[in-house]
Order: sequence, then structure tokens, then C-alpha cells
Amino acid sequence: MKIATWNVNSIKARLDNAIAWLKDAAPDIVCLQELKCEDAAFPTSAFEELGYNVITHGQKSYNGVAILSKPQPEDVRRGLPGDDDDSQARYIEAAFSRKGGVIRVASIYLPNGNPLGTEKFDYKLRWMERLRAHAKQLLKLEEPLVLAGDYNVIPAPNDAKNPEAWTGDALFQPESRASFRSIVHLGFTDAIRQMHGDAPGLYTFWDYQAGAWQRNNGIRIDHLLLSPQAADLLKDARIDREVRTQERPSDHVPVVIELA
DNA sequence: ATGACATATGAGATATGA
Repeated sequence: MKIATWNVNSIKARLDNAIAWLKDAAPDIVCLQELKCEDAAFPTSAFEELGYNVITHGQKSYNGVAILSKPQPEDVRRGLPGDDDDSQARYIEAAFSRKGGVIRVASIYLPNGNPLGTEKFDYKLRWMERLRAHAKQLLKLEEPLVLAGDYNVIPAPNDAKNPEAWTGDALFQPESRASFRSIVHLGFTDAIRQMHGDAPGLYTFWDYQAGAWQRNNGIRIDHLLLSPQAADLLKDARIDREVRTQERPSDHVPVVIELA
């Protein structure tokens, strides 16, 4: 079973790219982020024609998350618990039946948090604490669980071509990295790190500006965190970096895992 | 270099992203 995460940076602007990639990669479940459209404007039928079920949690202009899946979604949750006043569409979760039981998958668009010293960075850290609390509850189910998405966190210096360039950025703050580790330390496995160790150059995002792609000036911020039951099924994890060579690409590329 | 690029909104310039 192939499960992927991809920040598309507008699903309407990226529809042709997404369809081409789905036909080529043939994932079973795909977590999308930064839809930048409301649910009614999501191009649902285009994906249904490829055999996918579609669930979305969108909003106008910004944010927005979705899950495309060959299996039927069940037990759908829209929005991250812990703050009824949070109206930003950054979390959707569903369970899927598979041989021998259920697998639960979440699509996550974690707040960017820039610039430092503002409400935006506070919101990022509060959102991460809510994610940690919810993840802790989900682990009690003792199911295969995949928390996939754009975490907007560079976990370690090895996850950036030029880590020194990110020292003043919310994505690489000690608080952001510590919060990410506190979630991992609940018992999750970082799929790319598990399969590739400390291999350098494994990036998922390259800025549009200043020839970042051509210089491979990237960062690894899109992650799939696996519960112990999911980690036991892990066969492969890869970054589809060739997607960045598409015409009018997203600034992120898909990350794909294969589970037994 | 409070920039570069890209996208949404809306119809020019601003907000947001990472």
C-alpha cells in the first residue's frame, strides 16, 4: 500500500500536475495540503475519474487539506481538536479498512510561523502542542497510523542544504524543532529518516526564488510519522523530486511510503 | 537587498508563503 503527502500550493493551479503524478505513481492514499480553495471549488470529479474517493477540509484563499484514497474513508475528522476558535483548515483525518484491520491517516498543514516575535509564531507552537495532544490520544488506539503532511519544521541541520541560512526562520527555531521531537518521541518513526539514515540532500521543498532548485538549495519539511504498528509495515520511503521539474511545479514535491 | 517567485483576490496592490 502506497501512501503519499504533497503540498500542492493551490490545487486549481496544480490540477494537471497532480493528475499526471497520480497516473504515474499510482498511490493508494494521498494527503494534500495548501489547496487554497473552498470545498465546493475543489476539483473532486477529476480525481473520482481516476478512481479516488475525495474528502476535503478547505477554506477560501489559504490553507486547506484533503485526502484522496482508493479505499473508502471512514470515521472522518475535520479540524484539529483543542481550540474551537481556530478557523484555519489545516487538519483532516480518516480511517481506511485494509486486510487484517484498519489504517488511520491524517493530512496535516502545520502553520509556517514566520515572522518570529509575532502571534504567528505563538500560533505555530500552540498548534504543535495541540497536535501532540491529539497524536497521543490516537496512539492509544494501537493502530497503524500515519501523520503525513507539511510540518513546516526542518528537524535537523542535515535537513537543509544551508542550515545557517535558516537560523532566523520559524521553520528552524529550537522551539519548533523541540516541539517536533516531542511529537516523534511519543513513539513515532520518521519514515524517510528510518529508510535513509543520515543521507544528505533529501529535500522536499525548494524556494521558487534565486535558483534554489538549480542549486539544490532545499529543505526537508514534509514528513510522514508512523505509529509503531505502521512502522512495522514500512517497506520503502522516497521523495519524488522529479516532480519539481514539471512545468509550473509546486515548490514542494510528493513524499511516498510503501507499507506491507 | 523588508528583494527575488508564485498564488489568490479582484481588477491594482497587497497578503501569504518558507
